Amino acid sequence: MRTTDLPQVRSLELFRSMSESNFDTLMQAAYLQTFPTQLDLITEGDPADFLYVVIEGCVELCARSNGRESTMGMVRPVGTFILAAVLKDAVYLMSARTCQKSKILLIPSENVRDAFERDEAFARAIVVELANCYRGMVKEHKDLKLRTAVERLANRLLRYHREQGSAGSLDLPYDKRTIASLLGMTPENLSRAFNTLKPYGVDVDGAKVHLSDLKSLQILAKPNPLIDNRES
Amino acid sequence: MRTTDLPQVRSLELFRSMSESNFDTLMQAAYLQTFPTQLDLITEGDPADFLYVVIEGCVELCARSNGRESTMGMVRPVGTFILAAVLKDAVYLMSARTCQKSKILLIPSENVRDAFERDEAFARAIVVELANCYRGMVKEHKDLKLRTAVERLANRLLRYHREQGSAGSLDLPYDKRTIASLLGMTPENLSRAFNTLKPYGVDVDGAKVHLSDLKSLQILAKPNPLIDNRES
DNA sequence: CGACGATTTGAATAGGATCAATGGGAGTGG
DNA sequence: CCACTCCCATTGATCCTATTCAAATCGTCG
Repeated sequence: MRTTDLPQVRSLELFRSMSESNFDTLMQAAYLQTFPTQLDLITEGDPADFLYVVIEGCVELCARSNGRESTMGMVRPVGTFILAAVLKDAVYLMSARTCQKSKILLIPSENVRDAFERDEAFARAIVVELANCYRGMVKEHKDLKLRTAVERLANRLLRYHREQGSAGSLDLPYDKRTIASLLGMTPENLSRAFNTLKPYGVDVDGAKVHLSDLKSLQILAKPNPLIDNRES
Repeated sequence: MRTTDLPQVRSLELFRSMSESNFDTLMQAAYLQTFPTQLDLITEGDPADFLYVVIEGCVELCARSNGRESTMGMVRPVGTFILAAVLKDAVYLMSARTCQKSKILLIPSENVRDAFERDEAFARAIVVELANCYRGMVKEHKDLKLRTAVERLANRLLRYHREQGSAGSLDLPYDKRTIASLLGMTPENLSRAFNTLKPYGVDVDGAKVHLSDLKSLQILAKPNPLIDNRES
């Protein structure tokens, strides 16, 4: 790994409180690589050889069964994926592919587990990250089980709006096809859901969405911090 | 806590490798209580005061939003719940209530976090437990996103059948109403799903289910170890 | 300009939910 | 022991949501 990248990695929440020597050992074993877009990084069912940390770009997590496929989540900087599989030394439950040119840190599983045992601060950071992943997944599951498609879309729009500064409009961060899959619906249905939201002040132009009647959209969406807030 | 219960707790995977003194400290702060059936233990949104460990009985995890409610999971001995909330010192994302008379260990959150920092073996056990919870939730989510209601039921029956010794029949472990909610459908729809499975050798009599044509049921269900196997 | 992929729209269908009514134990009290 | 009640489960009918298939449209890129 190039030494110029080290400070960037070191500053990540996950590694910040590690001891210097443990960090060095871990990084000696790690690779920092840039991948082109649409590249398959891992496949569900494969043994967890590496922990992945997204430094730049974006990665899509997806899952397949029967003939179907669904987007399980998106990972943006700075996020990890498949931490649980690495810690358990198990197989991946999800596949991952880049959806942009992405700079990604690969740390061999064994070294992650070593560092976990050796470095208490790292262990704590790992647990916080894992707990966040778990809670994120619980929220996704609640979203899907407790809401209709239109409600899921409305709440997702409100979330993107908030994350982008509540300026009355927002950019869809991914393809509509991807957003549809993320929200558990077909692209056709997403398109119709946008139409359903038009009377609530939702105007779509490509990836730009304008929200002209936040109040009525919120009444429809009934946002719930225990589902929609990423941080808590 | 009664000292007669201590060995039972000590033998749990989570506490087995803890140091004696750390275990004693933790247990000094803990309560072991027996609750009647249908008692609300925690409510989503409340701060995580305790880590819960189910020693005997059964606990249902559920979530609410808008007017809707859904069963998120069942916890049987020996399982924990809301570990992530405790470690993060955050609010619960799910509510919990007993669905049988249940013996439950309550450990104050603060003491869990203390023990986590002090005892390396405990930290490792916590991480394994948390990783298991995460992977279980991923599997639930895949199940819901990638399968129809009938497929979910078929696979769940195959799983119960396997867990109960593959003897050609199985007992439904919960009310049909609960199973329906767990599988993300209405009780009416569950009843119809059972009818749909009749041609595949599924015969239901109350809580007893007889599987007379495993082969064709498996062809329909297309079980996937990355969704259906609890252990891996 | 032309081709390709993504998105949208329309029509038909399927899957699941809701509402209403009925049947069937388990438990209670006479 | 039996009638009664209550709750769960089932069934039927209908409605609504979402998927599928097909076709049209839009944009982008070469």
